Amino acid sequence: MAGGRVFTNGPANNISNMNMLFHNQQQQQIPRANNTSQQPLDSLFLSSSSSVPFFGSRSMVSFEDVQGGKRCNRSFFTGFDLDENGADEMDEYFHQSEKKRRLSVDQVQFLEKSFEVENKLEPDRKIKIAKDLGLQPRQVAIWFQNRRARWKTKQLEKDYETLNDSYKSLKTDYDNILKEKERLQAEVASLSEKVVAKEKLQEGKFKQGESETKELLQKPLMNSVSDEGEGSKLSIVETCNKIEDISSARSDILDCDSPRYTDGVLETCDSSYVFEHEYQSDLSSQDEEDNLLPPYNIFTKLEDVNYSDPPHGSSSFGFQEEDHHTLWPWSNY
DNA sequence: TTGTGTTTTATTGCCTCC
DNA sequence: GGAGGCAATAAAACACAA
Repeated sequence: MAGGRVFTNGPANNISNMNMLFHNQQQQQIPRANNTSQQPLDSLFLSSSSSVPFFGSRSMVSFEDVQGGKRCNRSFFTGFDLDENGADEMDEYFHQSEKKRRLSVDQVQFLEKSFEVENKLEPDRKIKIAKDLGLQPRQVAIWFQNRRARWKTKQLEKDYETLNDSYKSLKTDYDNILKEKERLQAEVASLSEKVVAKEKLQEGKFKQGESETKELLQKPLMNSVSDEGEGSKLSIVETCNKIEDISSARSDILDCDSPRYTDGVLETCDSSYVFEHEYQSDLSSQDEEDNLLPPYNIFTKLEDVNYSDPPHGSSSFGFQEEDHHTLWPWSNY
């Protein structure tokens, strides 16, 4: 059919046309496999003797749109004025129409194409389609309504599939990120353990260094200043700085603030006198032994010292290698 | 042939819009 | 308040396996 006019019947707006309409529609039914409903037209009217009362059953077709029936009476039969003359004739329709009749394949194809164009029905379009297919406008409206419902169901299924796919994709990404996070956390934990172990090792060496520092402080510091020039001068100064750092960080070494030199006198708090005394004493003894220079101010102002950048990668704070080993033997790691 | 599940046609009640 | 849409539902038509 493909959009052509199927039925010669016009709008079934009267009873005589309805006979023709049903007849033609029944002829248009394309039989399916095992289509038990495909019966001769006469059979549709053989049930007139049926005991099933018409008025107690639902109507199959509504003509309200054609006849201007109100919405509250959308059923087919409520739009008719059943007088005595038409009672017998109507009785045949009533029993015939108790059976639902499926639309023909051609009719459905036509409706499908119309639906593709526009899934909503304007009144004029509805009437035109109904005319073209020989159906009641109400039937067309119902078909479009059911078709929209099916379309909506399929659309929901599609949306569900789309969302489900999106969810799966996101979940995969999330799982991957979670694994990466766990891997990084394990890596951080491993590195943290290494850092802690290293710090413990450093702390052990630091304590060892404290005792050696004490020894160092009690030794004459100036035994080679005059012989080794600027490099040694720098090393000594930095050694003093280190001692100061140690003193600050570990006040238990001398149990006082960092010693400082004022007007040529090494000052500490409580132990300053002892320290100075011992220092002076050691220097004196050292002088006696090595005949070295007068006491050297180990806290010489830093601006008086010619600093040099520490060697690359060195942890000796700019010490010369030999000085480093001499003054900080524990820091060789 | 029959039981059962699915699809299609149609009704009903409610809601929204004008 | 009427017209039309929609969700829920009924019921006939249909498909199919046993």
